[in-house]
Formats: sequence, C-alpha cells, structure tokens
Amino acid sequence: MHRPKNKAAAVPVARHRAAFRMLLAGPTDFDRCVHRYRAFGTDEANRLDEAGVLQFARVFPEGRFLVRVAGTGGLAAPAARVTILGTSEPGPAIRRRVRDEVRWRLGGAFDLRPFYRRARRDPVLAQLVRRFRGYRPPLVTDPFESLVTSISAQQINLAFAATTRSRLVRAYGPAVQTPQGERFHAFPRPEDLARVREPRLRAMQFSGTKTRAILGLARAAGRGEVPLDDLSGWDDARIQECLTAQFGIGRWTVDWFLSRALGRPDAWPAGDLGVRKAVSWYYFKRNDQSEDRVREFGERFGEHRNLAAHYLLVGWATERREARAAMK
DNA sequence: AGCCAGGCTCTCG
DNA sequence: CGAGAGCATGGC
Repeated sequence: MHRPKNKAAAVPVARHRAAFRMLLAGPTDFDRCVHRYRAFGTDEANRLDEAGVLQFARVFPEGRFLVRVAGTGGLAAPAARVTILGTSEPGPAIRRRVRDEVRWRLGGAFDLRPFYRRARRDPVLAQLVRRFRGYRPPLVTDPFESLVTSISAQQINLAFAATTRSRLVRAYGPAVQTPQGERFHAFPRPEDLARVREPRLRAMQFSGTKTRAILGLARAAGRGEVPLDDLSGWDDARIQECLTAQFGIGRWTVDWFLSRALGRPDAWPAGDLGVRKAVSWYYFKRNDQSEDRVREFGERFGEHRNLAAHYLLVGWATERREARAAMK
C-alpha cells in the first residue's frame, strides 16, 4: 500500500503578495466551471475549498507561487478576485501570466454567442444552454498535467483516478506552504518524474500500464520526443500521430487533450463513455451508440463540437444526479 | 456478488 | 487486421 516518501520541502510563500480583480468574458458561471475540481473527489493540484475558492501552485523561473481565485460579480458581470502569494514579488509579468491562465482555465477563449445561436436549432442543446448559461469548459494550462490526468482516468471511475493522481501530486509535485502551514503542490513536471522508478507508482495503485504510460511520457518529454510546449501550434492529425506513438496514449486521451488542454473548438471525444452515454440518452432514447456512430453524429455540431460535448456532459451528469436523488 | 468505471495493450486467429 | 482477454480496484 501507499506510503508517502521523500516529501520535497515545501517553500513558504507568504513574503510577497499581490491581489487584483479581473473581468471575465460574459457570461461566465464561475461555480459551474470549477465544479469538476470537487465533483470526483479531491484534485490535489486544483483545490476548491468550501467557499468555492480555487487554489493552485505554480513554479515559474522567478519562484514559486500560490494562486487563489474567487468568482465575483455573477453571470451578468462576471469577474474574479485573484490573490498571488510568492517566494518573490509577483511583478507585472507574473501577474499577466496568472491572469492569462485564469482566463484560460475558465474557458475564456470560447465565444459562447455563436454557439448559443446555433443551439437554438437543436431541441436538446436549446434546453441545455438555457439551463447552464455561462458554463464554459474548464481548460487545463499544463499539457503534461492534462495528459497524465487523462491517463490516470483511463477505464476506471473518476473518483479512484483522483485518489491515485493526488498521491502522485503529493509525492512529486513542487510544494509551497502558506503562513498557516497549509501545503499546496503544483502538478509534477516531466523532470520531477523522469527518474522515478515504476514500483513507486505501482504502490500508489496505478496499474502497470498506467505506470509505464506516465513515466514513459515524462521521459519522452525530457528527450524532446514529445515537445509538450509546441503541440498547440500543430494540427490535430500531427498531434494525434505524435501522442499515440507513446505507450499508453490512445485516441481518447488525444481527443481530451485537444478539447481541454488546447481548447480546440471542434474537439469531440467521441470515444468517451460520458459523451457516448449523453448522446445516446438525449438523442437515441438511451440506446447505446458506438464510438464510430457518436463521432459521425458530432458532425452536426460543426465547429462547436467542443462546447456541445461539454454541455451534453454537464446536462447528463445533472440529470443523473437528480434521478438518483429522486430515488431516495 | 458481480458488474461497471471518462481505455489501452497484447495476443490470437 | 478484428475480436477478445487482461488490467487494478473502488463503488454500487
């Protein structure tokens, strides 16, 4: 069983501080965007506290930082209050980087208006965009985190995936510590995992396949074989070819990478169990559709497939939750 | 108890 | 090359 080992020193971040307010694209439903960070258990690298404040650690060349983001202003005039604690002064360049990251994480790159207009012609989406107005896909800024998170979630339930992943984050993610003694870990970088040996991950209850996939990717990134920071400039086919050449990375993992790490508007994870069930439930009277059929079905959403997938998923998850509650 | 979880690899015909 | 078994374990 898992025993935490070689905990890296947590660096105190209280000395330097900056706070600012930023306007978000309208409409944005902050709480719904960040809900996934608690929906499946604790995501150690993206912690959402009781009050709905999102906190995460970052390592920059200038030092380590803890970022706190609180939603304010509501749907009509959405904004966020951002606080940065650091080992060095969060100067203008760092504040700009954090601001861009917060915008990205809250799906600020998506233009909801044309999607909402288009959704009116589809009875299912018309109802979903009314009910979940302001929901934006919660994107990921770190490509390595995105891929490892997907690998961790292959085939198994998301709560268990979050448990194993949190062990990885606590053991190998660079840490910061607040004046109150609370620790936060950034997601491990490839170089944090490159020299880790397989039994360590097996002890965290990663399967053999997932262990080899995660460590293999970390090493491939270190060799430049998978240029994580360049992929955003590549077309889908080239990204798919590069990533699926890695052990343990298949079409599903690539599709979520295109969707959540790169925010490609036309990404459509047709093989995803949730997407398949949602499409089957809403459009095919619950008859399970194959991945191929769902991929073909996605064509109707055109360049808005990514938003369509996220609205179908959030709608379906809500319906299920309500159905379960009604059973009791 | 047994079957299903946000898949992927390996083996075999 | 397509079909099918195996993975690893928590939750219902």
